[in-house]
Amino acid sequence: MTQAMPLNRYQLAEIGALLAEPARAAMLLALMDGTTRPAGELARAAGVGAATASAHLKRLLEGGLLGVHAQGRHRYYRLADDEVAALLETLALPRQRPALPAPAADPALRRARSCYRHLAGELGVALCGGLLERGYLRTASDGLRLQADGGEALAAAGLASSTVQPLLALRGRGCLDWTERRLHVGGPLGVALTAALLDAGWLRRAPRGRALLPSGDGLRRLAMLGVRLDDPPR
Amino acid sequence: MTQAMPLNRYQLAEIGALLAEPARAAMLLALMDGTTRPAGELARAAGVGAATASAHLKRLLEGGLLGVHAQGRHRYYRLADDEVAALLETLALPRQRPALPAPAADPALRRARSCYRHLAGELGVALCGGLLERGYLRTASDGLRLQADGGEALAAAGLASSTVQPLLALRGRGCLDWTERRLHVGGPLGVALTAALLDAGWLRRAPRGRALLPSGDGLRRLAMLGVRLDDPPR
DNA sequence: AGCACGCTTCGCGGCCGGGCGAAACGTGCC
DNA sequence: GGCACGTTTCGCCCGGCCGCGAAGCGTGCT
Repeated sequence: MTQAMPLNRYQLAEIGALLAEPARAAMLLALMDGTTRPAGELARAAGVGAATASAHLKRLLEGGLLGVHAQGRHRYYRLADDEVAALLETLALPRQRPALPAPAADPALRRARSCYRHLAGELGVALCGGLLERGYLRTASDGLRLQADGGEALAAAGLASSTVQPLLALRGRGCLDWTERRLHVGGPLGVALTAALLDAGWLRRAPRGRALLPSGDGLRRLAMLGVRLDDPPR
Repeated sequence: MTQAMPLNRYQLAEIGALLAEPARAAMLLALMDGTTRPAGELARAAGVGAATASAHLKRLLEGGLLGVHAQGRHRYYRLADDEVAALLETLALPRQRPALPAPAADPALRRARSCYRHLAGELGVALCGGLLERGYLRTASDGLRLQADGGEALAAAGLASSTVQPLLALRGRGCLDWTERRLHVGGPLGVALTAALLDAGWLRRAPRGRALLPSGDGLRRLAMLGVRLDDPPR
């Protein structure tokens, strides 16, 4: 049904509900080492009666988290598959996750990249911060708006006024950058702004991947706007 | 409290409970793109009233899944950190997970390890497969049984007959190996068999962890039993 | 100041679901 | 067959919490 699509709210809630009961959580944790255990043992592990345990196991079974294997008068339960095991592992060991598949192992990616069609990374954060600091960009009730003097500054820095003009009508919204943990500009404004920078040659796309490479000229012009990177580009 | 320790049942259930409500799940999903959204917008996204949404947001906040940022009369909510984002990503995209953070990053662990006191890993799978292929091990109605000629073969390969004899009376059961996705021998038979291999020096325990290290001699003797690893030990 | 608006807090009704004991079902053992 | 045992099903009670409307609080606009 849903092969690679993100789960909807009900499916996500369904998973959560299965984990939400300490008794069920205890059962799953007891099975996390890959063992296969009879219902009674899981009942003891969970600290509940046999009847209660049976109901929980039924739910976990129907929820697809467990598998069963009847043998004699025992019913041996196990985690359904390694996908479930992996899921629990990520949930149960939340602290020792390194940083997830290296969000910014690549320095170029860390510096600047596209995030859903707008600029992210250190440069994205610096752009947002610089524009806000000078008042070129302001948070309105309906989102981020580029101010008139901001438009003039962009034009003065060398962007064609035909490019700058439409930006004034667009709204942006703050988009949190995972590697930077600081806001950068997203939303329609962010998209258009990035497109403008690319168009002007201040940035160009890396041949592969999402990295965006600032040109020396682009950096100088951005500096005119108050955009400064915390550490110099290497 | 629990820095790198696995979560206990209550902590796991707590996380689950936070996800268990469709309204909360919808809010989290709405924030999964890294955006920052005011409470009202999240209420609309979740399809609940402002009061209900506020209660949910409070719970998510206290649960550590969200962060807030007051601005004017709006309160902008966002995912608490990239750890939460990674967590939701694993939960919400369960099908396209590559292979999980390498359940057997350690080659030794991948090759052979103990799984609830019996042998698992490639070697465990190969042992089970080899014995089954030669008919030394058969699936009876009550589980896996070592056949008489299997016992002889073990003895011929160098196990003391006093060690082999008790094995004939024990039953094993198939135990799914996460890294291999193939059956290996568990149950009392699996436990005793592994103990025998350790006792004979064909295997030894790694100083730390659950890895089991086969000796060269042990591998040769296992090969006599039809046990072969798919790729040679490095 | 006054109003509008976003959000939170409070109080209430309703329902889902966990817990248990008792009973039923099925299997292994003597 | 009869008993013991593991497990499931049934019926019941009760606590937690989801949902809402109404009221309270704080901020922005004019």
